[in-house]
Amino acid sequence: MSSCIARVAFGIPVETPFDYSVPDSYRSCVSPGVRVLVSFAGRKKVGIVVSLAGSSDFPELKPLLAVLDEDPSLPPHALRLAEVFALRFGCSLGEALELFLPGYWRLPRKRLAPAGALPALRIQASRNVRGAVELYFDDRLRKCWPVLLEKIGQTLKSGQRVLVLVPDAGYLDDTLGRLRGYGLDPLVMAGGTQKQEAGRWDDLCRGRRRLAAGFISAALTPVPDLGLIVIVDEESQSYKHDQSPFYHAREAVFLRSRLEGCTVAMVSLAPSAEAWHEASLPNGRMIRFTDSLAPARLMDLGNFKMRRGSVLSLPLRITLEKILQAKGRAVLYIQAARGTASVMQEIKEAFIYARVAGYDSSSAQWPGSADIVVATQSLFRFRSSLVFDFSCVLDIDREFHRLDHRAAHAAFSLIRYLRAMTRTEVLVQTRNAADPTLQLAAADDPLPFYAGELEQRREMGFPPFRHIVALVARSADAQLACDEAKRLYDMLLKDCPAGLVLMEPQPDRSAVLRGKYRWCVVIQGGALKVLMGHVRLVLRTFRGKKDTVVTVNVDP
DNA sequence: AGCACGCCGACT
DNA sequence: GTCGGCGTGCTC
Repeated sequence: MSSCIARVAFGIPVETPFDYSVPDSYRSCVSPGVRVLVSFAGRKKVGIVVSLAGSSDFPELKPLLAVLDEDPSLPPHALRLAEVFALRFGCSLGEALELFLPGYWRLPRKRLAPAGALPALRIQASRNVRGAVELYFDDRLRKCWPVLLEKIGQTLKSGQRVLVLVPDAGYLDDTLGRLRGYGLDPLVMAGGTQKQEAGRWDDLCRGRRRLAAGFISAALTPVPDLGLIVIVDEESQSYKHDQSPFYHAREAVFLRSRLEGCTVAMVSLAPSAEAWHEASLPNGRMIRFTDSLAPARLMDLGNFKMRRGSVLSLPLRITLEKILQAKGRAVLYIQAARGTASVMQEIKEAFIYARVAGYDSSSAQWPGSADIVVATQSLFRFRSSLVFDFSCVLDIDREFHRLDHRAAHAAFSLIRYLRAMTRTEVLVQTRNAADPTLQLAAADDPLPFYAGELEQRREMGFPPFRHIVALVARSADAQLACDEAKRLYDMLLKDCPAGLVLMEPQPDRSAVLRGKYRWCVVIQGGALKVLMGHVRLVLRTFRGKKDTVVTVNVDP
């Protein structure tokens, strides 16, 4: 008589699942994807069954304490997907599996199957057919919608399900309005309690609803028979999870398309190089919608004598005078790190009769009555609704001070965003007006930017061609964070497989955050399996000293 | 991750 | 003598 053993994964950074014996009374209801309650390291813990086995290498097994699901919370394809996610995003299988569960079901709550007749849970087995990846490159993000809505409608008509992802609340209403205007009734995967959130997941996963719209986490809803995922504003940073596991909704959706065969439709007015590249592969397609964008004028600050710390060049002053005379509205873009206060002060002194206001991440609402608004990145919350008569990037050069491989795209997209939100002209103040990225961002044809950017990425070994992994050591002690990063670096260097490139420890982009000092070790390589294999091997033996924690971020 | 165990220095 | 910080290893 063979014993029955459940292999259980937990949301902890430990690779291998743990074996538990299955009491006879549970045999009929334990299957992969089912949540179970077990005793783990002397405490009760919720885990997910990943497989069943007849024997175990461990002599003494603890029994499952309870089976929490009458029906598996996760469909079989979620397990396959989690394996791929774990490798792609540098986390354990259990951590990846937890991503597919709403928070409510991560706690030991008993989940009963719906009363009465069970709705047939026809979970489409992985078709293992790479789905199409389409890029809707639309200068103003409006012409593409009729085509997209048509596509969504047809997918639903064919009986398949559709997810629509938006980066933030600013875009949700706009998108919901478009879907409803087309006669669709999307399930809104945002807000409410954890219990309500779980209810929505159920509605979607059990087929009670077929169309849903939500944020980054909605990209991981284990919907059966998924036909289409739409990602609005694909290049938005909001699609990158801001804590471990650092998954990216766009990349997650690429993997889903490969495993589940669903189509991915990305919508953007300044696509990421990653999206562009994916759309140019054999299964990809680019659909271009040209629209009128305000012209951008590069203005070389080197040609003007300006007071130290001043942002107001003569051409800017003259243009603002004109805009104010015509009762127009202007926005002045500034890097958040610089702060709006000193800039506002200078503008107020220069234009004493104008209503000058600031807008940044701490502002409650947009200063609608102001003539001139000094604003940070946060202004793009309103990119689908606000229009200015004139806008100016006060200091674009700061966008390039970032060391990462996305700096050029950041500057390029910033200018294109403002061009889409402006009526007359975008003025770009720079000390490097000859910079090719700026020239291309100001040009009418955006295509050459992508050709050049991808060429550079390929040469430098950056994504999407090769992966990079950032290992960040953080500690309350500055010296310790640095020392630990160095120690990690030395360990990675030892027995480093050929083809991997290791970079010396450097302070992380956000060097100090919430009282923690951060040092970063970057490792670059071609095949993700080789790269992650080495990283995992080293991390298995590396222990951060004291309160030092190391996190893995693939393609940060 | 979270926790117990065991080592060493500090202090009633 | 024992209290507590910190490194180490384990969890089925």
